[in-house]
Amino acid sequence: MDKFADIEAFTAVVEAGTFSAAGERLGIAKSVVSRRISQLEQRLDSRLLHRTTRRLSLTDAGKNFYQRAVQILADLDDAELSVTEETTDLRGSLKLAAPLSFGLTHLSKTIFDFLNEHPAIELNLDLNDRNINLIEEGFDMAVRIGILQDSTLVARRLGTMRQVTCASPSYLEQHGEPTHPADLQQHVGLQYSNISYKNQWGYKTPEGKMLFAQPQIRIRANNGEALAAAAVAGMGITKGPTFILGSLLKEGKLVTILDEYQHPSAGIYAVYPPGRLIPRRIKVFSDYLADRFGDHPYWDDGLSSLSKPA
Amino acid sequence: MDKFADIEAFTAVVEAGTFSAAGERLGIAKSVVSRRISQLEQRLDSRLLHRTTRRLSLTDAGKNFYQRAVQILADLDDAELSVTEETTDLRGSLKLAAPLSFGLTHLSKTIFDFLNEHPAIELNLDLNDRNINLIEEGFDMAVRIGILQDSTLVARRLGTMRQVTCASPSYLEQHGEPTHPADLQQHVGLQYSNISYKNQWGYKTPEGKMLFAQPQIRIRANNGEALAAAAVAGMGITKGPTFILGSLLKEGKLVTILDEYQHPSAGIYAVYPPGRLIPRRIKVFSDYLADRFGDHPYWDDGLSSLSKPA
DNA sequence: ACTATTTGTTCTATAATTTGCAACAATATG
DNA sequence: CATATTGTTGCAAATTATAGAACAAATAGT
Repeated sequence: MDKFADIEAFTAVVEAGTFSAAGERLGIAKSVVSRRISQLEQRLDSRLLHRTTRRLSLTDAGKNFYQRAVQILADLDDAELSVTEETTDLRGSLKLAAPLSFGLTHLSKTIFDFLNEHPAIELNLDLNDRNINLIEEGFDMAVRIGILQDSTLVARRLGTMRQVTCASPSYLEQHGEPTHPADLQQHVGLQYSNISYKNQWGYKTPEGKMLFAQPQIRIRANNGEALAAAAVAGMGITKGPTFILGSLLKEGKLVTILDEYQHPSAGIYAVYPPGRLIPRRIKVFSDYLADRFGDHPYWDDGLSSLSKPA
Repeated sequence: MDKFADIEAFTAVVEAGTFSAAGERLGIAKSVVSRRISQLEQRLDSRLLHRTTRRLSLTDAGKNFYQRAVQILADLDDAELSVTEETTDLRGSLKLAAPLSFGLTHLSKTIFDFLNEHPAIELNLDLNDRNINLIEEGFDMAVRIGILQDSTLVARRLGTMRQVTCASPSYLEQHGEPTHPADLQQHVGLQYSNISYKNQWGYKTPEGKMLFAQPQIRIRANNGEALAAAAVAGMGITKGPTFILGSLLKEGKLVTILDEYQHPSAGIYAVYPPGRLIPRRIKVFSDYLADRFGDHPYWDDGLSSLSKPA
């Protein structure tokens, strides 16, 4: 039983005029409003509201209590605000690890915007594709993309990374366009080497069946931009994230294939060291990233051929 | 999540100096204290307490919040107190129904004491042995003695009514003393006529077996005092409540028999109309009765031969 | 005057949250 | 160096809160 919740219900009823309206205002059921008022009256051993003729009116005790209650709730808001305002001017260091490709492009742009809005933040950005130990290496936070391993790290989802399969128009003119994932076996694949599973490209049929294609891998790289450049150069077919390939698609340098097959998507996550309160500047920053990215990130805008996530 | 509980935990920690001491002070586990503090810090997005080197100290934010929190909690106490104090001077009417015998003796004495302590209460006392309809007849409360029927009435137990079987010394000298309930068949019984079950006097053996005696009823009355007077006059044996017979036993005018057999006891109850908040003056009054009566009421004091309740 | 709608209350099944104990690492004390 | 106490956290159990439904009562609309 929360005294403040009861009081808040009471003042909301007085201000709204009815239990029903107070419930809507507070986002709770009117039965909960009724119960909280009754609890308050029981604890005070006094009737605060007359509920006669389908109208409410305050008793004398209710008038007395209402005036005091309003002040108490205002004081509580002030107390909370005064504490959180103490830290609105974010300051301090932000030691962040992120994947290279994502970090160099979308993340860094977003970080720079953030730093412009918070001049007292000092950034220490480590772009690498390793699964670093946050605690041992003293990071405040890392951005991870993919399917998270079970770990003690605290994770917060920032957005969705979608994938496409694509090649340059010239490659497709020269080698033909695969229309089924099995066709990829006869094509050159450009493989991202930092992915732990073997070079099988997973797809889901419109009927929901999982398929695995095995293109002939001629180029492996641990850098998505490098693979994208290879694809633009007509070196083969690549399957990769829209946050790298999206702009090239929009520019017509690459075109998507196998659009009717679902490409499994993955999450973009912030991960934090466990067991401790997340500092406000870290929390504000990850909120900022989540707002900027989300499940429909801006780099996916305009990609009408985007396959649905698995 | 209970804001009030969190803030209360925080101020307790500051005042007690440790989480453990605060837990003891609040009557909760230290793990609950720890969790509530963490919740508060999470909601305020700010560390309030340093927990370093096994000592606590307030952060600047914590100092700020503590001062405000203490004031808020004090204001809340004042607000609640000001409402309950408005009704400490009890006033208004008290319409009460009660059984005749109990009402004329113990209850009325207690009521008079109560009225002396609360001069603004006006009593409307209806002593009768009917099972009246509280709602229809506009009673605030009734006192009922016995085994309550299932009903919509709200009941509150005030105490225990114990029974004894007794007769005058002169009766026993003249007719002999029954030593087993079956012996009552050869004796004159004085029967209370307001009891719904037939004139069978129930007893429980020390082994827990239930027995029913059927004395020869020569006098029936719906008034316990009348039956007591008849017993004192040597007219027969009576089985009745100690709140009537206790004083006569202590004065030696009556003596108990069949003490080793358990006499079923019953409750003394306050009953209220259902479905509404019990007015404070009614609640204070029934508290007063419960304090005065209880499971070992004063009229049972000094009755060493009192049989144990069934 | 009758019907429909909305009110506040209360019961109940379900969901959510809280709680306390135990285990643990860390630190202070004897 | 051993012991005691601290605050934290996981987890099973207990407790509480919640929302929806049903109801009686009152108001508004026809």
